[in-house]
Amino acid sequence: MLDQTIDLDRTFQALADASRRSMVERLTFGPASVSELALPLAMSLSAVVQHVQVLEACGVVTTEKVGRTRMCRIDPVAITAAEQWISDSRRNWESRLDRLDAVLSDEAATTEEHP
Amino acid sequence: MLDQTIDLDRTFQALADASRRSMVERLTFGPASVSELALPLAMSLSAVVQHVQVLEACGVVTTEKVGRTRMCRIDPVAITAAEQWISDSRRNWESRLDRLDAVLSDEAATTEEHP
DNA sequence: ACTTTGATCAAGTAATTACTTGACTATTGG
DNA sequence: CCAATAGTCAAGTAATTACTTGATCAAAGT
Repeated sequence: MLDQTIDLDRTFQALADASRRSMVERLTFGPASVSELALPLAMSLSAVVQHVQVLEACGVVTTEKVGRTRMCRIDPVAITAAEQWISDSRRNWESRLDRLDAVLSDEAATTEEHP
Repeated sequence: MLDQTIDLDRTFQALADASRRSMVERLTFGPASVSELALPLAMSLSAVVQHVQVLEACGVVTTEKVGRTRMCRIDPVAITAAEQWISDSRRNWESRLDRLDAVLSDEAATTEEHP
């Protein structure tokens, strides 16, 4: 539970940056090297490496060094946990709104019975 | 697109904090005042107000002042956008993995034909 | 009227984040 | 071998974050 909380912190934090999200989007189409990820971004390679490290630290991507290049690919686990947290929350609030709807239409029906 | 990017930044950033996520979880069960949200948290009311402001700034919650209390409730829009971004990404990487599977089983079949 | 209660505002601070530059190391292609 | 490529490391910096305390204020309860 503690670790999971920390990982959600780190995962949402990782996704809270447009550059990192663009890297994730790129990686959904297949593995890429760090410099391939850097291509569309207006920042130093060093900065991109640091972003990759953030994504790796929270488990959103894994990397592997092949020769002098570091290949990056998506790891679904962490990002799925984040998605889960949101959809669990949604389930709660939607069921609550459903109950609220039920109460309201019930009241409406009762009111119609005694206008 | 620009605004949406900024909002995703802010929304993920807002969710990247365990205290704020606990407030959101609480709010999925129904509206609550700022001090109700503060109850389980070991921090000053002032800090809680600031967290509420963060959640409000990204659109995850809306608030309304009633007398001297401020009632907070969830607004599904922003949080749904975040969920969407993740599920869109997932769709890409899953369809890619499906294609990869197809290629691999095709190769296996071909190899079996010529062992 | 007077005191709580619930919230707000301003200012300050320690820690973290998102970069930068510059020096350096390993791989690879000619 | 040597030069270009791909990445790594260390250090520095400006901006942001997550709080704190203390003063203030308005709405309620007694």
